[in-house]
Amino acid sequence: MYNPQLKTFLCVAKAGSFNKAAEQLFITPTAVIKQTNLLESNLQVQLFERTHRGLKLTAAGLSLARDAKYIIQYCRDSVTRAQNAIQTNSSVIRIGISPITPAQIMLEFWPKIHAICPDLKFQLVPYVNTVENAREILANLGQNIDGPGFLTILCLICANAPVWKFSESRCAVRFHCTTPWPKKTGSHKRE
Amino acid sequence: MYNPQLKTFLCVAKAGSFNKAAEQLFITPTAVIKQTNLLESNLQVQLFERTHRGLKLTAAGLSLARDAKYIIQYCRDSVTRAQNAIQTNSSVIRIGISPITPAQIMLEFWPKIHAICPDLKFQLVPYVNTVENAREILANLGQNIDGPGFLTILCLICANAPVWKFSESRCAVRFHCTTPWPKKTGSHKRE
DNA sequence: CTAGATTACGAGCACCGTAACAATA
DNA sequence: TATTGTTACGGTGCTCGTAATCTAG
Repeated sequence: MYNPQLKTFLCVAKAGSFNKAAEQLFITPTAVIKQTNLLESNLQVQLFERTHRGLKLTAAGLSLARDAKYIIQYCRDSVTRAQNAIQTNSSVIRIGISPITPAQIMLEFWPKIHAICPDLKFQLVPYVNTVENAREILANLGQNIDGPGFLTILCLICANAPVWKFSESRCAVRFHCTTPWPKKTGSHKRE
Repeated sequence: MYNPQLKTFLCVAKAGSFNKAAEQLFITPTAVIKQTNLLESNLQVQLFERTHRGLKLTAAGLSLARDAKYIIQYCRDSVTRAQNAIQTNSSVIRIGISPITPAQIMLEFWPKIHAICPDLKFQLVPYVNTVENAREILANLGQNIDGPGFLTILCLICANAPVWKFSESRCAVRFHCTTPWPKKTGSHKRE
């Protein structure tokens, strides 16, 4: 998905040396240097200050390093989202997981949920979930994931309902059911 | 920066045909098909439903198309940010521009600003500025840009001060000066 | 002398294009 | 028949690795 030069660049930036980065990447220092030089010439920007005793990121390199991390993670998650998109419209709840919304508590509640609805299946979709892009995630809810981990769980337990779409409207949070409930246990307002 | 297969994929998705996309990309249909097949096999996902009368995006393809647009734009902006990062710490105000915060109003106020401070220079840094990632932009303010277009202008006009860093703190917005004022016109609290 | 960066040269492979074929309206 | 998708084959160009060179501590 993403340019492999980016990963090499990040590794070099972290290692502070072409040789050390090459060792970690299981390629030769020659390849690392060439990739870095090519990236710099393509971008027309100097990313490192070279010395015979290692490297130092320039301001441009620092800027790109920040962006590269985000890009790589976003690309990886995009692949997972695409792979999981196939199973839409089935009795599958797609739960967004991230360091902030871990899947750990899933395990605790899983037996209870399974007892209520044995046919129900879950999909864990990794997500870049930070405070900054939380609103973006909520805005796109229902497209790639049905809800961040803990919210989905809470919704399942409290409302005894399957899948809900969260949509932010001013200060309030409204709930909309988006997928059919395998076992109908009550009546819910749907859209 | 990004995998060229992504751009090809987007073009195919938009054109709805390998042949039409090939025409627009100035390459042969063979190359387009091979790139698409390679992307699908790498991602292990079927992106198109092939017919002899054109193509149709699958759910996975639709998901990837959304993400690919964002990735490509983000990659392009990352390059510009890296190129502009060199000029940090000078008397340059980096103004983030986007469809939401256009540079148009710049032109109106420029004569007044120039009269106050002729040495001051501006840099227009493109940004993916949507409602969803607005908080991310504000959180990273001062790293790549000093402020979204109109906010920077307002700050310049109203406070008669050069560059300010906006930081969101709960409901209030605080201001911090980040770069030196070429002509000192008053005393400001600095950090 | 050691550690790291850099360059020259050769080999392997990925990608593209040409050509031919298949299938549908 | 025209349009589109698909496959086989051959060539070009990119990228990697080996080896040698350069430089500072």
